[in-house]
Amino acid sequence: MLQEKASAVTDDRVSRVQANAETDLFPDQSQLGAPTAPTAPTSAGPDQNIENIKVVLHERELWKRFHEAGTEMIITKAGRRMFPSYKVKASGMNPKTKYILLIDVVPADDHRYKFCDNKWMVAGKAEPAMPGRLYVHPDSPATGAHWMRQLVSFQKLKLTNNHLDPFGHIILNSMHKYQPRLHIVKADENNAFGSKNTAYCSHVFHETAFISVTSYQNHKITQLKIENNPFAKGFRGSEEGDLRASRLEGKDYPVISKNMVRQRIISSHSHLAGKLRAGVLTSHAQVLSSYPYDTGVSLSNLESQDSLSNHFPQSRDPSLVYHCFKHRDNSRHLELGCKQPYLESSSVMSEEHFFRSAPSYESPLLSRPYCGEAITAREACMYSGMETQPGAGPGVAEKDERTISPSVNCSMWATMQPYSRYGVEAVPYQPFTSHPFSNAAAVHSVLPQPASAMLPRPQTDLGVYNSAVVQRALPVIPQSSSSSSCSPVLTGSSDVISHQPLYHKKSGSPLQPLKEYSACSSQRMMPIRDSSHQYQVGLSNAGSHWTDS
DNA sequence: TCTGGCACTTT
DNA sequence: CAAAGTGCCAG
Repeated sequence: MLQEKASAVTDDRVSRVQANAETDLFPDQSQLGAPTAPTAPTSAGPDQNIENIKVVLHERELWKRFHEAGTEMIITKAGRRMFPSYKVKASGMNPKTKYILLIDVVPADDHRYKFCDNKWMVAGKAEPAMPGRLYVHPDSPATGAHWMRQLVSFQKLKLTNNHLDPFGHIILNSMHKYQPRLHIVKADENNAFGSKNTAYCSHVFHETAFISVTSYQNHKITQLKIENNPFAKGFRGSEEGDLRASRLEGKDYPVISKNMVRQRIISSHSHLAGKLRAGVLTSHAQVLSSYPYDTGVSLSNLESQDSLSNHFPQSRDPSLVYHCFKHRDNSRHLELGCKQPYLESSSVMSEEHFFRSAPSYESPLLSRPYCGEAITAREACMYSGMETQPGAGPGVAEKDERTISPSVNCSMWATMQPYSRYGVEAVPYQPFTSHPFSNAAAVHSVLPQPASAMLPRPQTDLGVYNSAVVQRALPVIPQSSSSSSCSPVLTGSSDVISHQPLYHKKSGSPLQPLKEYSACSSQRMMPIRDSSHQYQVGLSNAGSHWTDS
């Protein structure tokens, strides 16, 4: 509430999407400019196009502070909110058109991390991605006027490490790096979610990337959380004298807060230990690269880069691919919310398509998810769906790449493979064999039913769904700080679908997906909720793999 | 590493 | 007042 400074913000990064469509497929470029706005205001036309929607990250400065220190987000079995909260200011929407806003959190790369020597270091390959779930903003679907009227907050979104989470929270693996992505799906009558032409655009703010943890590793992050999160006020020392701490200890005199002390101790200790162990020390130099830099496009990146570098070693590759899809499916209508679950699944599945362009970008999301209920209820919903893959790549490579990206703007995800650059495509993407249906099923699940019935859903109601739906590709994240992509709708989809490649592949799990899906579907009938099961599977994705090494 | 309970705070 | 979000800490 208070915060907002939005106005000011604006300039920063706005991500805009560009094109849509079909045409685009490719061109990443077009998008490039995006992040910053300056560039292109392309068209003027009516802006109704989804590609003209601009989104500004709220409290970007705070996010940057965290990012520079190496953002960590706690994940718990019960689900933990993110802090800073993901809030955005949107503009450029058609006031009368209905849109669905949702967030998904995709692997930023395919590494597992460890915090050593007071730094984040790669500690192996990432575990298979979990089923991707989507968090649909509780107000969805709503008109452009509604979304633009005030800040759009995703503060109720929760992250969990419980792969069988029944509440619809976004499931993540601990000690892995992730990138939240915002997707805006046009949900008009003419373009209901389920329709083939569903158009959507995706926005990625790199400063919102984080490493999931079960307990904070970097005390700088702990302090930033305590200092800025109202709920952690109890741990704030009163500046000069930390009254609070003293109070806790039953002392009357001020003392430094416990956590501070503890952290200091730990950190110094770790440092030493680390050095000894490593022998090395490197300063930051180690890494560096990390994030990609984008071309100049985003500026933000720049910043990020550094920060990342320090804290997050790798990043993904630039190669990025983007995809655009379209999806169709979905079940829900907007209006209803889901009422129907129907799914057309089949259809649904099919719909997704996406393309990737080479250079380009992928698109994200997708589709499907929905929860009607949620909508209705207005709660948030989570869906699973996709999976994403890890993409990323190789951290290393990146460095160079920095340049990359221009494309960026578009959404990103996608794949990243580590190697991407190089042959990336090949690998990463494999077509999915699975078929769409699976998705469909998923979709179904999503539907309403789920309801709650089964699950307990504490919080919200949401439905969760997994769907594999989304298939998206992996995430890759582009470099720029913010990037946006649009999908146009596509047509033809079917084919596309197949492509989906995604991630799956390789690794071990390729198959699963399919199975899983089926499972999902079945489930759907039932109580959905459990999505949990589904989830896992579904995703397959795994992606990872890359060879990386 | 991860978990559950705790004290504290905001809502 | 109750519910819920936080980091801390012992296990």
